[in-house]
Amino acid sequence: MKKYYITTPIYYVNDRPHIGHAYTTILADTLSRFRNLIGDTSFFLTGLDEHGLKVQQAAEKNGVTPAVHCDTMAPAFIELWEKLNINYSDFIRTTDKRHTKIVQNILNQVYDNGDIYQDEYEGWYSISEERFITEKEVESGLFGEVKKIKEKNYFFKMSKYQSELIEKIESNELSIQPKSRKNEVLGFLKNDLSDLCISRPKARLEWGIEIPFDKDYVTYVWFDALINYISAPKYSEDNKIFDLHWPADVHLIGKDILTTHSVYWPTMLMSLNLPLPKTIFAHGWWLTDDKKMSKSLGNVISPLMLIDEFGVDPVRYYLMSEMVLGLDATFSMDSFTKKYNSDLANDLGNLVSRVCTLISNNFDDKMPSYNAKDSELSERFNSINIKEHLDHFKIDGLLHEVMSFIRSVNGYMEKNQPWKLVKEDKESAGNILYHASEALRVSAIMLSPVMPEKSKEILAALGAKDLKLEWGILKSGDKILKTGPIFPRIIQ
RNA sequence: GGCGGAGUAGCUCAGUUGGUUAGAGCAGCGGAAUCAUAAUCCGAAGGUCGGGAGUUCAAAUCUCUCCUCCGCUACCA
Repeated sequence: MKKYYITTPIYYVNDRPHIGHAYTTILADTLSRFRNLIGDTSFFLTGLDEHGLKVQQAAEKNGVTPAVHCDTMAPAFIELWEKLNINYSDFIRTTDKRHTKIVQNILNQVYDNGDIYQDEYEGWYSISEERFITEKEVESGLFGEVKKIKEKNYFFKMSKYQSELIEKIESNELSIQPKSRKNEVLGFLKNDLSDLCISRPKARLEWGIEIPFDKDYVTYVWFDALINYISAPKYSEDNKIFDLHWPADVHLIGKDILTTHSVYWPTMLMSLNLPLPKTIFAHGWWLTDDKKMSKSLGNVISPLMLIDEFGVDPVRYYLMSEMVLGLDATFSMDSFTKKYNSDLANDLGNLVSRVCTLISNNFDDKMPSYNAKDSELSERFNSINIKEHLDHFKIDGLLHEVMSFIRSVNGYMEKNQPWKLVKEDKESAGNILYHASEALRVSAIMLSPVMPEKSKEILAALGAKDLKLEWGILKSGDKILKTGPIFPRIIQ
């Protein structure tokens, strides 16, 4: 069995969860379930990033301590993941003791390696923003009271690893996808890399992990957060578990945090002398088509709002099949409805109904037997290469192929007309219905990573108990379970 | 300004190393069927592949140039 370690970013709790968080997490969940489906053992990590200035500020605004703020935000994420049927293997919070301890271990280790040094930084500091700003920002005059501050801080020797990093990215030892993102990072790395300031004086920021060798400082939030990918599998605490998981097969990220993941994180790992993640995949954004939406509904709708009305699975299906690779996609009620009706209601749902009804009416609710194990459908099914699509992160392509297979089953029905054939040659009609049912069974299984619950309903309707992705598994004579429409049409 | 990506049918997108009449889904049009969620199936139509120039027997695919959109990055006397 092959291990597959997949992560989402840990989400920053200064804001409530939104479609961006949900999309990444559904994508990770889908990939994870697909990996399990093809025989890998997936370990899927997600969690929360809870330190740093913005969390401290958000807490102050609400009049609570940062710890309380985090504890009230965490359930919002966890509940959404439950609602979205996210099957994560571990959920880490950067305030977990298991995490903070390891971050401190690592700081000590990097410090002992000589990759951390103290230096004095002098720059313009905005009182209202509570951060250093650039010369240009000072000139803009938009940052209120500014003063020049001289501050001692700890720096990580990121620059030391620049050329090694470039080499690893170019050789795809660290694969950054899609390719445009790889180019972007390499472009960024053409300029000299500076060292990374990884501390904040407690005098201006308390909410963080204390630097173990200087109690006047806390750890910069990104340095802290990125470590979650190895603290969850117990780096420096349990070698056996750690070696089983690391390196990660893929870090799934949004395109906004490309640099932190493709530059900061790999150099940190190099300093620890650890292998780099195999792949960093940056996906695009969901844009909303405001014009259309404000016209028809008077407000902007998020795909998340559709869940209560249409169920989680159709929304998951829509999100997974409509976004291409690493590109942005536009969400609209109209495109959702079209996708739902044509793919799920008309092609798939209706096919389940027609097959089940024919079996019910002509074969006494029992799965007919076949007189030939193979058919054009089995051949077509065998040509679908799930792993190939997964390896290239082409979930949309895979779903299109499965849908195309399902459409071909409708064609198969039309060509063979079992509803007529049954009157002359019941055995042959049974054979046709068996193959159509088997096609639906494997289709439901192939769709199960995207639509776990709806797939179960389809399998139940067919009376399928065995979930093997092979042809000819349905047992003749087993009872089918005819139900109402699994995907009722959306009437506009 | 530099680097990178995108511009293909009304819409969303495929088009591998240049090679037969440029593909799919959806929408639209015409027909068939009536087992099924007024679902399905078949057929035709629809594109000067952003504009222009070039290389080649042959270019959506390579080169140059221009236009539009997006991303990253830098910045100015």
